[in-house]
Amino acid sequence: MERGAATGRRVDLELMRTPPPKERADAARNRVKVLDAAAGLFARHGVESVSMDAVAAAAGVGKGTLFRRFGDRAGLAAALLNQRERALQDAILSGPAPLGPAPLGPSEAGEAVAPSDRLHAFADAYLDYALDHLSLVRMSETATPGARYRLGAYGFWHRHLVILLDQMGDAVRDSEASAHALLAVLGAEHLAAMVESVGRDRARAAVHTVFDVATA
Amino acid sequence: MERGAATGRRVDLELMRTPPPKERADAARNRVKVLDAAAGLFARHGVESVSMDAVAAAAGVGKGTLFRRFGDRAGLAAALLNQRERALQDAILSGPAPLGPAPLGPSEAGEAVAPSDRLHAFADAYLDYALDHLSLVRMSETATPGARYRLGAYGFWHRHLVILLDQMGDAVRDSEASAHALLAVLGAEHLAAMVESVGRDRARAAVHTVFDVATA
DNA sequence: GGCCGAATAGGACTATAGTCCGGTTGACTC
DNA sequence: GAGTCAACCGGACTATAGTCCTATTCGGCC
Repeated sequence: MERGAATGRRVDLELMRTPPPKERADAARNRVKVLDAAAGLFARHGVESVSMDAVAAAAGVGKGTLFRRFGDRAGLAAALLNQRERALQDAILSGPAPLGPAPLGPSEAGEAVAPSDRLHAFADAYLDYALDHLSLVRMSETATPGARYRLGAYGFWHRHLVILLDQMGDAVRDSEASAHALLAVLGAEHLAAMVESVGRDRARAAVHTVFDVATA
Repeated sequence: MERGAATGRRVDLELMRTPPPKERADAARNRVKVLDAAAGLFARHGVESVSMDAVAAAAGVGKGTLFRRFGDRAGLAAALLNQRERALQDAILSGPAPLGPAPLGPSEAGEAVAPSDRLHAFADAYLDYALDHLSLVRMSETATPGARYRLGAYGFWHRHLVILLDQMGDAVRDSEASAHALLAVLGAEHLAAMVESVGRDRARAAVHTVFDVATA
């Protein structure tokens, strides 16, 4: 049942990613030029000190083009992260356990994976993703107040956690609210501060400690 | 020992609040004008749709004056919150249990208060404070990336939590990192999203669930 | 009560995110 | 291969946070 719901959702995300059907040749060319230029500038000067003007200039396009296609700073960051983020989502939906669901052999139910194990696997995988691209994730989440919670990806992580928490039975009272609380600890802004304060390893451990709430 | 450390810190905060010694009469007059004007505009039009220009104009001062005194948007918000925030800090340092320390009767140790009770009392009191002024707290935390973690107040809350977690013995591995994680759930940005999504009561309950980590 | 150094006031100035609209170009049809 | 129309392009334009420099004002002191 839960898997069905999750798969349905994946189709939704799929549709959201490919708006209508076509893209004009010049638009595609410019999209690539912009993404390449942005990646280069970000790598060379650091994400936060590159202005949108600079990206447009380096890509050889006008500001109108840049903003029309990506919406705003956060959208540009999201586009750059798209590939990695999607890989993580695919691994969750259909990859091997414990991050993904139990393997679906031809026989009905394979080995069951404890939801709490999947919870911790998610925390680990998400931290790998976020810490590797912290500046970009931060840019995508903090460009505008509340941006993080309007991101399509946030909805995905949230639903995944809700499903896992619901599978844990009565240990978790309010899975919806609890999922939000768990995601708070994975916010880029917070991760950045925590890493700066105590380093990656201790930050990671602290995240797992919070994710134990549900297990208790 | 811990109380001694906490008291010493309070003195630090005290000193930070009263920079050198004096304030010129015109400066004091203008500070009041600005705070009044800002409070009025914020109440009438909502915090996020009031520009700093508008505040300066309504207060009848120049932009230079406004920014010189308060630094930036976040500083203005912090100044408006100062009174409430300080009341909460005082209650934590010297108020009645369980939010404050155990009452210090003339006889040595009064009734001991369990650290976990103080932890939950803090969560409640902080939520009362933050939810009552959510827009302002949010403005003080999100004006600039990472602003929240540079705020003096953040350091205060963090130290308070570290002290309580340390008092809980071996249940908590890394009190410093754990305190950061707990505070993540109290971030204004996150609280706003959570309240919008599930309402105040469920948000409050979820915070307490996370604060149980330490108790487990 | 007038003088002098220092802090303050104020508004012109810069930098940057994001909007708008007239002109251009691409894709599809006949 | 020319015509048509929507989508796209680009840069001028707006709004806003924050900076800077000069004239003013304060307040202690003679």
